Amino acid sequence: MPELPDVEVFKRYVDATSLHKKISDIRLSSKKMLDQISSNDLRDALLNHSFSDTFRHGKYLFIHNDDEQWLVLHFGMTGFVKYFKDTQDQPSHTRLLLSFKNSYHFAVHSQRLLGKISITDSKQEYIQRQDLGDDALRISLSDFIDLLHDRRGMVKSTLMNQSIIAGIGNIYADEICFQTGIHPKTKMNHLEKNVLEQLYHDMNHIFDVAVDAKVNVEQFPDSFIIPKRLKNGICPKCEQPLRTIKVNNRTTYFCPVHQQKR
DNA sequence: CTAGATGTTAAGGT
DNA sequence: CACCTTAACATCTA
Repeated sequence: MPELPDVEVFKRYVDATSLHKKISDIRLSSKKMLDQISSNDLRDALLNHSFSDTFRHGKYLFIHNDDEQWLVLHFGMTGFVKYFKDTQDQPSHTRLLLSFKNSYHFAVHSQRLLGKISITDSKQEYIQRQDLGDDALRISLSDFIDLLHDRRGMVKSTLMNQSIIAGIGNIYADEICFQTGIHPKTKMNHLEKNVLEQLYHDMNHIFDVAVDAKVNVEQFPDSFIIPKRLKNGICPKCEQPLRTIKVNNRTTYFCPVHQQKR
């Protein structure tokens, strides 16, 4: 789930549900996800505070505690947040549970414990420490081209490298390569400048569409490959069977007709 | 039972 | 060096 569009949807969800409510209880059921902080640090930063603001960078969500600190959430492959009232609606693998004074709760779920929970005084410093590149939805066209044009790695691997550009994961890397018509194993430095420009515009468009659809795959346009990322998937452009290969150890879907190697 | 799943990252290679 | 690729991580499911 959580690539840039998913985390952006989480951000808007937190904005709509969980701001300006005093936190009256905090339960942490696994310390494994804590990053560089103790459970006391976490409690001190949250208890009797309330969320006042949010910020997303790549796949990371920062939530301001109305003081000097930010709660940092990273979701790994299976994480999400949920705001709810009845205990029966609590997600099965809740790792952090906050209770608000209004008797609603806020859960951070993570089935596989891949992901991070942290506290930072400076989100800029945290972003630097994680070695994250510019956010994929905020980078300019010229910076995008400067950063990518002489990379020797494969297009898909490079797009997924969070230290170059932050936010693109396995699923959306496939969509971007598909929309631009690039074989995912093409070397980035083999792309002409106009193709890099196309890549930039396709990336932005795909993320805008995904966020507008609230990442609900059923609402994605028919021209997208993401809903067809299934066994026996068919190319939405030419209805030929999609192929799968491994890139970066990850399953990669592409159309051998529209995405030729160059 | 094995393989694979949206995440990162340490270690090794070029 | 800077850059690139691979294997490993934790847990659950098909």
